[in-house]
Amino acid sequence: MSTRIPKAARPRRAGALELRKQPAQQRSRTTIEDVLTAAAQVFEAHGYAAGTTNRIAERAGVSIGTLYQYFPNKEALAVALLERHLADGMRRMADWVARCVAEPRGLHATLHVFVEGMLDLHAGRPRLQHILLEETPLPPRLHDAMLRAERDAAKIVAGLLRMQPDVRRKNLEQASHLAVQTVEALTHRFAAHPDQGLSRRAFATELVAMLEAYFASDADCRE
Amino acid sequence: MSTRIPKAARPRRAGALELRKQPAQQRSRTTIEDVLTAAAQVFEAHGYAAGTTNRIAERAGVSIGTLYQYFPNKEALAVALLERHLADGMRRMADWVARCVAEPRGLHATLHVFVEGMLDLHAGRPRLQHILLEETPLPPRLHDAMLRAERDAAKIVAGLLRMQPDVRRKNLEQASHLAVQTVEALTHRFAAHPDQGLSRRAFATELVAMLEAYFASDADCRE
Amino acid sequence: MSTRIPKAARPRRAGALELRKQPAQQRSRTTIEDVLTAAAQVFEAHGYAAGTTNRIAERAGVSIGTLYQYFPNKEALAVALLERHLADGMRRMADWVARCVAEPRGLHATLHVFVEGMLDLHAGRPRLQHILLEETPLPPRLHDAMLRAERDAAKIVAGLLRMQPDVRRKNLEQASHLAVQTVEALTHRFAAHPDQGLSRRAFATELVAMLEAYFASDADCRE
Amino acid sequence: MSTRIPKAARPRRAGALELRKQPAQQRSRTTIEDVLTAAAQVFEAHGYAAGTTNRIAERAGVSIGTLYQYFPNKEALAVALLERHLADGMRRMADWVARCVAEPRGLHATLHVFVEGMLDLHAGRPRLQHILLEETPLPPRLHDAMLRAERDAAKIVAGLLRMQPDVRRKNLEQASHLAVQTVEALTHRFAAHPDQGLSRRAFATELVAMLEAYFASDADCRE
DNA sequence: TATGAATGAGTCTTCATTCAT
DNA sequence: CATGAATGAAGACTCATTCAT
Repeated sequence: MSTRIPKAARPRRAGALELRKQPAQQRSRTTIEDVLTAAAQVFEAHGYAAGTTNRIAERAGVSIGTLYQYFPNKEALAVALLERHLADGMRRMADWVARCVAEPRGLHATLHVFVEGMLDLHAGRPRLQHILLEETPLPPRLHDAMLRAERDAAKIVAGLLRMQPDVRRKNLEQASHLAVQTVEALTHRFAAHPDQGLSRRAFATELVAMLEAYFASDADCRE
Repeated sequence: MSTRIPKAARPRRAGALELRKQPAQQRSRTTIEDVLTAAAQVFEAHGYAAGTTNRIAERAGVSIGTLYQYFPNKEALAVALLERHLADGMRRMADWVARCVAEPRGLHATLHVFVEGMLDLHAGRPRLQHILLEETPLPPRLHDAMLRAERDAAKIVAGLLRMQPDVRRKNLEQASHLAVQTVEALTHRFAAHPDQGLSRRAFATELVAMLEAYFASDADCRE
Repeated sequence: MSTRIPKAARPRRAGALELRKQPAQQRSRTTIEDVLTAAAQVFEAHGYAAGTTNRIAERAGVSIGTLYQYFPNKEALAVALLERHLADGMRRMADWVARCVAEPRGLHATLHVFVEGMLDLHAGRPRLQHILLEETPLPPRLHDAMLRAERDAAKIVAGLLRMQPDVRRKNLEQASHLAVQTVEALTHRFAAHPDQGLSRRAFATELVAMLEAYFASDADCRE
Repeated sequence: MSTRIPKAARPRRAGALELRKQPAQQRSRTTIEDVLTAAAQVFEAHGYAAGTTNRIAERAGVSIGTLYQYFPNKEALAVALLERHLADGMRRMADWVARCVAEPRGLHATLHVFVEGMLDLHAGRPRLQHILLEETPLPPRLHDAMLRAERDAAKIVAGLLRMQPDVRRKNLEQASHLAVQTVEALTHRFAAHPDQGLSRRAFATELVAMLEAYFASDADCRE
């Protein structure tokens, strides 16, 4: 167990977090895909620490040596998996933007589509996301990338909402950031513990209501 | 001679998750406290997995044997730490209720006090809370206790808000549950990554605004 | 990160008492053999409890990891060793039967050959056998196997003796069982403490005499 | 676990195997008795290795410190227990001799009484005897004492049998030694595994028959 | 390139024994 | 004398990673 802490002492091979090579061979592509799929399954089933690389290799139907041919260490597997998730999220974001621009709608509908998209994004493998995000010691690079993605998303949301007439909130960028984080966080929670006696539909409705009320109200914070 | 009774067969020592004994001696109390403090520091610094019991004992200035005299296993340390956090949260909740009842205020102020309380609660050791909550394999008992606490909190919030005249939202209990989760989640996030260019003050203000708008708006969800 | 799956919960790895794999590679066969030889030596020298797996690995000239590649736990080493002994005993038994059938002899000679075979069987590593049999917590499977082997042996002995004309004892099966146990027990004792001022030859002679007298006398137990 | 091998390195206090003192106080006598009783129970229930001194002290209702006041180490407990067993056996032997001399009987009855006595001796706590004898690393002194006792017993048996008219065996001393060992060994086995579908009565009868036949036959070993 | 046997540092945990009170 | 908290050496076992074939 114990995740073999990266041991700063042990000389870290350069570029430890990158794929070792990108051999364009088909076999390789397939292999990488197989390994990643296996890693997802194994991490989801056992958690990050208990998800041993040997088990992953076995499940992928390759030898442990082959696994290490493409991934320099265990962490790299998690990173690759998370990067895909990130990319997926950004694609969805782009879709959302496109849809919003193509067929403009009111604030409510706009938020609704956004929330549903996020729910879909996390619906897939909530436990895996959780494990990757919380149990895994991620390199700062990844962490930063996630924060940046969130910030970018906030900016996009702000831009889109700015065009809505019933948005009265000031400092839209800040508000959007809070909104994005809220959706992220609640969406994760919901995906992880859906047992709370709250249907997905009801959850989405309620969340949209909160965001809508937030953006529609003005910000003269009497404090 | 060991005979090493096969792990699986050996009956899980009774009360594995409790302190072993509660010897009322002074030295003991101090020792337990020292160990717990050390555990908090070590977990915070290295994470749960890498926070080895030996390191904890060393940091606490006691032998590993002493540590195991009071805690039957590593998990028990995390559980003890988390139980304290839980108790602390409930105490704060009670304080908040008392304050709200003693000197009633408007919706805005009420929410503000609540959010500030939560922020304080998590301000202490955000990373530790995170590690305990996410990286640690908690026994179901603890997990359930946390969910129950959240549900209870939601009920209390609902009860308190029901008395506010400007609350127009229907299904207050459900809404409160969402609100509690939102505050929990965002508050954790903020405590964990305060680097977002958002002062604590601003963050609290914004969050209060969102909740206020949510509760003050009515729920006829045009969907 | 370890997450250290709580021992008790972790499913006893399948086939805990079997070799992990039987990779047919040459190196492996040698390695297994080396480990087993080392285990025999170490157990014999230190006893089961004090015979640590690390010591065994060291003596075998392999790393502790390699040892555990082939044997899931310490017990498995003892079991493997004992199974060999059992198999050896059964082979000898078969040889004895073959010899008895091939060139029939009188009662005395028959018993003599039997006793000598048993003495040979235990002559090898008496202390090891003793340790394996008495100090080691064997799985029920093995224990049962040994009892069954003893019972089988008794049956075979009974069958063989039934053909001897000078055998007058009734209830031959019961008597054979007692005889087998006697030989087993005394043979162990003699092998373990040969210092009793009794040569092996004398011991065998005496034991044969006892058994011969027993079988040759009739059983009308005046009690 | 692991019996903390006596560690030759650790400076062994002189007289490690004796009681520390023999304070004639009543309290002490009772305490010693309690501890020994507890030790017997704990060893019987858990085996020697798993029978921890702390558990013994707890069961005896004294502190671990007190236990060590009277017994210098764990081994001393086993030794004390075994010495009692030995003394008990010698007492029985003496009784047997007395009975044999007081009211002389034939060979069969004499042997019968002997065997029954041995069975009684081991009937008490067969598992405990087994544990003490086999699982416990005994000091040579004890081991020698046991061998000596056996040799003495053999001599006594020889002396007694010499007076029986139907004893025709030569070298009575040697034969007696074998007989004593046989009874010892089989009696142990029977006490340990009485499940063999052989009543105690039948077992005793059979064993007596074997011994009787042995002693009654003459020894001109045609080999 | 693929393989998989081998590695060994590192983990949790136990328990005989001591010694200050 | 009794106590029991403290000690810490030692053991079984895991798993990320390497490297010879």
